[in-house]
Amino acid sequence: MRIGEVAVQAGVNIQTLRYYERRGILKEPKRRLSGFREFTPETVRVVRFIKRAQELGFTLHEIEELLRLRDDRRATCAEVRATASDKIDDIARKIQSLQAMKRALGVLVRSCERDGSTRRCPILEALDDGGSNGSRPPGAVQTER
Amino acid sequence: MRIGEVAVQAGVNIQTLRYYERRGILKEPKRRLSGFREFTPETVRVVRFIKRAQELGFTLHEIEELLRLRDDRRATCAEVRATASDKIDDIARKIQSLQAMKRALGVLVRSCERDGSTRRCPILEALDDGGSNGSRPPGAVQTER
DNA sequence: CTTGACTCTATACCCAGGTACAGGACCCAA
DNA sequence: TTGGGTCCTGTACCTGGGTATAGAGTCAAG
Repeated sequence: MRIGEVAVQAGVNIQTLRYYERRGILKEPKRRLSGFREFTPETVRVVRFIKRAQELGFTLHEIEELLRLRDDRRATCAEVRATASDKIDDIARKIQSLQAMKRALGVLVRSCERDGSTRRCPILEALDDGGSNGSRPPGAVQTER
Repeated sequence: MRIGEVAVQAGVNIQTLRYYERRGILKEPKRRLSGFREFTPETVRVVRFIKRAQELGFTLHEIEELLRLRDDRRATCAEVRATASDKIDDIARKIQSLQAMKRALGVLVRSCERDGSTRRCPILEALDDGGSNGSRPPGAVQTER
């Protein structure tokens, strides 16, 4: 497949594919003698994966790591397992937070159905450490000047 | 509370708080006669919520919408309910995708434990429309020039 | 009543993740 | 053999979400 077809099928634009290649998140495809890139359909799946993962709050860097897991079976298995396990924990935490958020919205909808107004806000309540880490990212704080 | 304390407790820096205010995602706080902002502890919760939601892939714009839900009980209840329901669906899809991803990584780890190598990659497989929308965002495709 | 920590506004800058030309080459059906 | 559609590299630009700096005012402990 040429780049245009990949772009259409994956729902991104051509420059994005070239950008991913430059960043190293897509590996360099074969080239025709003309210089045109020749992709396999696999690329479409990978790109869709990337887009999906981004919607879930993963950065391109993290996604690269995730994708690298599948090829690095040549590398140390223990390492792959460690990385994968970390990601699993990370994902589990995200799921927890989303579930808390979903419950909160559910409460909101239902309270609204019942009496048209509620005294307290379930949205914030559900997210007061609603299953997520609760730790502050280090270095994020900084006294002004 | 003054802005510095809010920043420390919420784990963000001062400029970020002022930035949120400018964007309208935090409502303008009371001011002392000196001009200093005077926040309530509520702000800390809100900011933590924002940070949490961002990690889950929500944009500031979407987060603003979520937060607006809690104050708009003065507005039409039906509208609030509709928006909330949409968000719930959205969140449910995210949870689905994350679960698929988590399963995939679990498979990877286990296959690695068993025999050190597997023939097929569970990562991509789990995400071939693994519970997420599968629809392409409109307007994302574009023929070059 | 000073001095060091804090805050104010305004403006400029930064990084991630793209997106858009420009200028030139390729492809292929008519 | 040509012309409309693709593709190439290179470089510049854009948006979202912050961060940093300058220059000036505020607060309170000593």
